[in-house]
Amino acid sequence: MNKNNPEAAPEAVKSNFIHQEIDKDLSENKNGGAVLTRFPPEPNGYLHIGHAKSICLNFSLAQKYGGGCNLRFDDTNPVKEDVEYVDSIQEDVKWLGFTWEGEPKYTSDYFDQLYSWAVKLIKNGKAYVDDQSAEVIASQKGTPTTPGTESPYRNRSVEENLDLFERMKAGEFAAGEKVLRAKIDMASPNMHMRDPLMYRIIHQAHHRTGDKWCIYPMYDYAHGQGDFIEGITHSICTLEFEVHRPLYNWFIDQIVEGERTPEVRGRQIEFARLNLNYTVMSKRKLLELVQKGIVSGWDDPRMPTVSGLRRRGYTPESIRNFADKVGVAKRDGIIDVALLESCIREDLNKRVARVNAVVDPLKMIITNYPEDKEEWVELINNPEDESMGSRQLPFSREVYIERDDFMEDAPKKFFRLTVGKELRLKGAYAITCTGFKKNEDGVIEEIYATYDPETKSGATTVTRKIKGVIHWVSAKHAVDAEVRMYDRLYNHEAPAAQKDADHLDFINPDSLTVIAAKVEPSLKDAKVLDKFQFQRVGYFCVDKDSTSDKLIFNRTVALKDSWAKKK
RNA sequence: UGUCCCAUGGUGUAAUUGGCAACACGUCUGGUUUUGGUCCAGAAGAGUUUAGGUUCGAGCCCUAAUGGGACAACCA
Repeated sequence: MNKNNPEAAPEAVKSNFIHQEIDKDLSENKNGGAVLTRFPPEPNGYLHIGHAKSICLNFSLAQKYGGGCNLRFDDTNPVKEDVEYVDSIQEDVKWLGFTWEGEPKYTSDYFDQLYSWAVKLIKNGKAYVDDQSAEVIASQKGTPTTPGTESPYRNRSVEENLDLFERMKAGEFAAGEKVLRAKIDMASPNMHMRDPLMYRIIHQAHHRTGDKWCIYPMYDYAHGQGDFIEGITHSICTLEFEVHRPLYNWFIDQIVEGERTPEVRGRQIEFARLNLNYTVMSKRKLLELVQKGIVSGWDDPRMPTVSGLRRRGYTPESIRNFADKVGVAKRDGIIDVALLESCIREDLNKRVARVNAVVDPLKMIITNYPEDKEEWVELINNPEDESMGSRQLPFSREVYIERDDFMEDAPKKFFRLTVGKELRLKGAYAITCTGFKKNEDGVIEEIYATYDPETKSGATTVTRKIKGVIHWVSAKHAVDAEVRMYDRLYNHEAPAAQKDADHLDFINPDSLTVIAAKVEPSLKDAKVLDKFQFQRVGYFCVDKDSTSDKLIFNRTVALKDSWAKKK
């Protein structure tokens, strides 16, 4: 039994091109047949559904090949990083159901090793200290179509470079005064090979190494080496790093130069990142939503973050299933959020209890039901799962029904209530609508009905077919609840991909609607994150803002509604 | 006037590695149902961007074109 993904184990994980690459490596007996992957977030933000895809990929690769997956924080830039993020990332990965190998790793753990390898490069004439400003260095880079020019400091002596680099480390220089660069090829058609920076000076405390360092390695000089140190065999990353691959290999070539052949030498493989329509996925834009107060925080239920989805009511299983269904390829496309929604519906359908909750209450008075009578009726908790049993619900003369379950002028295909029509209050009696009352504004205030005592659910002797069934909640016993109805955050399919517009131009003003609902009394003791199907309405879960005095539910996703389409 | 990557129904991914293009989501029928949900049965929808080539045979291999994307942070 693999420790990852313990329960659900879709052994038939869809095959993808990475499997084929790994199969090939294995058939050539590379790395002694080992497979070790890693998930390497920078702790500078919260994880989102795109990271979840990568997490599922890396861990499922480890599972498939009997290997492992490390969690490594790529913490090479103290100005952007924070422990708040390392904590949330660990929480999210665990919540998704995965267990990384050993302790979490940190690139900062390798700073000493990285430094000594840098010294090796200098000694081998493969790195030099450059005194030029960022602007000058940038201008010398050339463009993708024109070669760059060499820095005047490129041919400093090894001794001078060694001395300068040590003094950089000792803190003798201000930020920006000096950098360490790899000496490769300023005319390379690949911009990343034009003497890339290895180290820059940053006088800022690091969340783990404190003030020990004032020089920090760049991504390109740190990532592959981190992989090398950990023995990562397959370094899976997204497409934009494709052009970094030659550099990834070059640096490892330099550090193994003159050493004995390493047992494990990993390789970078790139896949297309996840894109979802009607949402943005970049940390920068997500941060913008948070900072501008467009959402309530990183875990706002409208956010595509793992914490947002969790709060919204998504389950780890549904997200893993989603990650499996979107597949892995090198073509970048846009996934329809409908797929994500179908995954959570599929999961919740079979596991959560049905309850009666009226989201837009309209009072109905059953005029022939005795004023002070109440009785209990029984309802099945989940028709998909008999073992979930049933529960008792109070019934009385006045009940709330859904406002849109009544129509004054109903079309022929309307299966719900209109004057003169009979239907069933689910689990209780058949009722017939006898009339309604409007206020001065023409808004229906309450409706009237009579019930047929012979039609009580379970005990009925009546055999006539009653087409419509609606949910309800006894007015006297109803519990008030705030319900937060969520819609897509953006009203444009690709909010981040518009030339002349900012993603904020496409914010859906109606992405959150707060309503006052009437829910059945059994819900009074619901705990945060408890999940339900509000019968005929959708899937809901208790929000973290909920208290015993004030119940708050989030709508995770609506039920499919083929009636809404017909209208 | 560069280098690299990509191209299969509406969307996403497959195709036993050169052998009748499949699955999921979505859409549409019909049935079941005390949820217009679920479930069940079925349907429509691509001949694989284009042009050449290799081959008995090409979605798959080769060449080119076209279209899309990545690359010029002291970010990752």
